[in-house]
Amino acid sequence: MTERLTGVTGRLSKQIAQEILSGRRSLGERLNAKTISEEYRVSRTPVRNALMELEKNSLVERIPNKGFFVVQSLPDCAQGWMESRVSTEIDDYQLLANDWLTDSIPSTVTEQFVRERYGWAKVKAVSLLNRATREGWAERNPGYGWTLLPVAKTTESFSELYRFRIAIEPAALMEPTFKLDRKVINQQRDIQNMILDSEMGSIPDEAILEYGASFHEELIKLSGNPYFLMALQRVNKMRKLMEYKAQINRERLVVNCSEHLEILDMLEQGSVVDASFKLRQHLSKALNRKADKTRTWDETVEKLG
Amino acid sequence: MTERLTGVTGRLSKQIAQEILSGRRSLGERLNAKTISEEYRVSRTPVRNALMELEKNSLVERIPNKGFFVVQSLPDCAQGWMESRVSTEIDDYQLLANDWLTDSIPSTVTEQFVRERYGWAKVKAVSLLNRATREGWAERNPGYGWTLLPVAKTTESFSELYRFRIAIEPAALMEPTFKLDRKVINQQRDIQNMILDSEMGSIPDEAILEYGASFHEELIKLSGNPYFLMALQRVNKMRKLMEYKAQINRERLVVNCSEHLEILDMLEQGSVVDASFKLRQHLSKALNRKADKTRTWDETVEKLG
DNA sequence: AACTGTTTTTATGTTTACAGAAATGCAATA
DNA sequence: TATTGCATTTCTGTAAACATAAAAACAGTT
Repeated sequence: MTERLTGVTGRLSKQIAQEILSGRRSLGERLNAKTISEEYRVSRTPVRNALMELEKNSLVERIPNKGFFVVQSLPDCAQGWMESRVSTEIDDYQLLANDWLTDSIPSTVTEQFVRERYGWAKVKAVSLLNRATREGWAERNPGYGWTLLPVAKTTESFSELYRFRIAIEPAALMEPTFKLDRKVINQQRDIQNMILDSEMGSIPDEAILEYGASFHEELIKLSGNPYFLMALQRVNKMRKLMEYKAQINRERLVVNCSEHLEILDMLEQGSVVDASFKLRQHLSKALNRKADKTRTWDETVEKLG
Repeated sequence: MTERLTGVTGRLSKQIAQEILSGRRSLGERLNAKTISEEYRVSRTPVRNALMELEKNSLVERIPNKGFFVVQSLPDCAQGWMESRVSTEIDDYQLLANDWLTDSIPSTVTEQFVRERYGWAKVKAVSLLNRATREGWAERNPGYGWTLLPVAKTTESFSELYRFRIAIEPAALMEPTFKLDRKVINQQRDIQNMILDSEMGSIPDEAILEYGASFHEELIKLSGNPYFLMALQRVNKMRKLMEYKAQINRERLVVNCSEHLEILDMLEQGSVVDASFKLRQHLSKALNRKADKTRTWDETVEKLG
């Protein structure tokens, strides 16, 4: 199979496939190339290539001079094909991050070292180390080499991160530039309800994490202050790194979503102060559960290392 | 003159020169290569090269098999030479940042565009755009090109940044992991007193900004929570960008330093809560002066554009 | 023993060329 | 007229080779 795993085309084919499989694109629906290209802020070329790729896998069909359409009935293998595709694609960044989190590489590395270890080209090594720097767990040494920071792997780190969130998230809601956007509120409410209504375990762990992160990011966006958002996005990236292998507590999930819904209600009723307070409580709870959670995480690390 | 402006050697020669000219290294003092190399976390090679460079400019002298020493009397031209050197060295990053702040380049640029405009090699263009991304004012587009964010140039941006600082800095002092370090307190007190004692205008604007930033960063370090520090460092980078051309209010400087000293005293006496409150007040004042300040800044931009 | 001076090794920055991907323009079609 | 399909242009990723810089090892000096 000639799959493109990197670049815009590869990402698009994966995303569109997910949209189809999750039902966000209905069966038989027309797929307008220009619309999609604008949605993803790219040109039509990679969109068309992605669709042609999906055609090979019988997710879409093509009618000459009319364009692409979602197939009338999904092939049986589709879901499995998608999953295998996602799971095999542990990308290079995760490779490096995992090795660091499991102490498989030393805390100071040279560009050369990672190139040899992973067989990466020069530019690739540099750009991945740069990404790690952007996301806060690496930094360049004055001369040669890079230092990998213990920030995302210690037990304390988890609670430190949550304490930081407690400082910024409730404060963001109290910003003078705060502006309620009912569309955002409703959208988030729908998501939370969807999670509550779903079968236990039907939503993959990664998606749960993603929904959680986006809930908090959308909320902080309402503050109208980009610095709060940027700070949260950054720590969320580190959080994803930390929680990558951690198990999600499915029982907590119900309480979690309910609290999210409560906060949304308060905001909609204009009780911003209450919402801010509730948000603080909500985050504090997660912090207090930390002890158990990080123990599990430590065991996970132990197991892997 | 064969000057190295980039790389470790170049940075070192500049920094050591400043240390000598500012009196932090006394006349005739011995310059131990190994000690210096450890101080700057590099090997002896660039240190020796930097010192050999300074020898050419008569700031240090070399005695065979005994090493380098600060000269007994500084040459008259030294101060001027240093200044000219600093001012001519507007580095490439500043070039790009300035052009963006003065609207000399569009908000979406391609790598190619900046390469041609500044005559940069491919790698250089990429790494500078990456740096801009790290520092929060640029981001990669999904396909080709980069988007430059208006975050560091609007009038609102200034107050948004300060409101963010008000949210995190006082909170950091209240962290349970907060730990007083008298060495840091004393060091900062010395710096603030030094500024107060100095002749009006004897310290360059950039140094003033730098001292201010380091005061707040050292304080937030005491919290023991790296996430607070990382967030502050990041916004400080953007602040430096914004205030790069802004005039420093020399009269405010005295009040500013006094407030810094007050906060240090409170901390030393163990009144962390008071210090936290005072810090909030201190930042709020700066925020309220914003109106005047940003007007000046707007005029500056106008003038340059 | 600790430092300087020198040599050797290793790592990184820079340039170039080329292949491949994305953007763009244009003709054909519904 | 908006959209598709295709050709063309533009931009970017990758690899290799080389020059240069930093680190490390070693010999000589105080």
